[in-house]
Amino acid sequence: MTSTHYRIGALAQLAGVTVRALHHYDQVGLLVPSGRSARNYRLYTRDDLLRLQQILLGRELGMSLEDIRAMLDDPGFDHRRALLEQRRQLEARVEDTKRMINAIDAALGQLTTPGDIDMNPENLFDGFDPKPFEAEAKARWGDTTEYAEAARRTKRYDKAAWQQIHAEEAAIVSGLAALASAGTPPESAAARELAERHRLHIDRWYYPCSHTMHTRLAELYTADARFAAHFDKHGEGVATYVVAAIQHNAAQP
Amino acid sequence: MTSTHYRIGALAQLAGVTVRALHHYDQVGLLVPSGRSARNYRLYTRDDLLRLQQILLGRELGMSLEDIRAMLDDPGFDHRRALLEQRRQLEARVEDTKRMINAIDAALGQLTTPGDIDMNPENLFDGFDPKPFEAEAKARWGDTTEYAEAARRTKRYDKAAWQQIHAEEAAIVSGLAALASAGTPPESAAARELAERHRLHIDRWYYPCSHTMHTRLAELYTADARFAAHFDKHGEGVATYVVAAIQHNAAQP
DNA sequence: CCTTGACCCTGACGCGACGTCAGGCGCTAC
DNA sequence: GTAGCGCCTGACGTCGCGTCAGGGTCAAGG
Repeated sequence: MTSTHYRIGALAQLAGVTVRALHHYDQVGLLVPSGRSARNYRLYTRDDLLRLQQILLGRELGMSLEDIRAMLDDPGFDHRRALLEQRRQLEARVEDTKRMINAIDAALGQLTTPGDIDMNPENLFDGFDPKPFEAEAKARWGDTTEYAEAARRTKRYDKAAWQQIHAEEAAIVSGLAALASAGTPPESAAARELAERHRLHIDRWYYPCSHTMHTRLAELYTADARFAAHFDKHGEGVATYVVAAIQHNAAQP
Repeated sequence: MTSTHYRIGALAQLAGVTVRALHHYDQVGLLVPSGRSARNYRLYTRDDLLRLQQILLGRELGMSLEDIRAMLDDPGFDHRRALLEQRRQLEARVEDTKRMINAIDAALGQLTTPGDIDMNPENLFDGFDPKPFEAEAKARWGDTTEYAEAARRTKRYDKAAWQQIHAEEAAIVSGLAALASAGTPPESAAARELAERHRLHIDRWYYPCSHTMHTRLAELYTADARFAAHFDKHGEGVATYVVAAIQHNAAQP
């Protein structure tokens, strides 16, 4: 039970961050390693790894390091309020994005009929401007609700859909398992293709999943025995194979 | 007489950027105003407006100012095509953001479990005056807007529905509590079955909840003392038992 | 035995895209 | 006459690191 400590290089490689970033997190008190070796090397425990993963997820979601630190260190932290705040920001982002699309349409109109007298230059920047209290506030609220409802409907799957989702995932993983048992290397095109399908699967059914996010997920797999068990149902060593394939796929766009 | 020239403050307000940002764009040669007034004020034309819109769009889509400059100054630059491409990307972003909202709602829905009466005004006992609760809720949620969002999210269920939901959840948890006090290990088939019922409960009443999502929620439970309190109402150590059962259930279908 | 290289340490400066003063100018309003 | 607005030009601060520089320990190789 001695080797539960990671040195900084190992942790960096494991988590896909640079050593410098870990230095930085130490420096600002965001991730202070649990111990130091006789040679004054930083020693990270498994708990440190978990905290690092939370930090990286926070970063992935666009939080500042200070916010992440506040979140992780505050014992009375209210998850609901934090989540609700994030949700509010995301809804605002949807609205802003839609208005930006309208702004693009305005610009396109301007391009086709350059001398358009009725052209209101404000239209060009709608959505960029974080406009505060507008008379349209209520209209926007109604709009928001409508879209949220629409999103809900499309997102609530029935049992049949879930069956299909699970079957789809199983098909991808068993494909990878077949490659593994055939001795095909995880960096092969075939394995990477399946890893990509896995990513798109998550992206479609769960949440937007970039390559970066996908490797984060793969890191979680390696850190958590439960995932290993899940994948190894398809054969021994399939979990590590899947993770490797994901990483190679992410590295090679 | 239409003033074809904008001074820097007017343009900044129009576009929702700071004067300093426009200074910066001028300084790096990204957006050099077409003219200067007698007082040496920067004067921006309509063409400058369109270029600024392109800059803001590029920045919104994650490009560096240098990349934007290269794009706009490329002699083969097709404004119309660029706009259409940006439009496509923004539409994709709307979809991504909506899915993120759904993911957050899934977590929120789970966090909104019974015991939090003040979160669900509809759930108050008959004859209970909701006003003092409203005050408390607003105090807890801070902003009225946030409160409205929370209310809207849970609004689709009436009192009877909430009663049933809460009763269902209580039954599952008390079943797990019974197993815990009987010394049945959380990896037992019985515990896993109840964990699975818990997952389906969330899936039915809140949001689609995969095994993966379920374990994420379990991780949230461990991080929030409030949940420990909620589950431990059914007995000491029930919270950790529930989390363990969920994890074992997720690992073993 | 000495060198090389892998890995680690602590500063310290660099960068991108601005934010935030500071100090100054020309004009208008009271 | 002076207060204030809008503008100007520097110039330094911020965040999340990247990128050296200078130095230490240790194992392997010549």
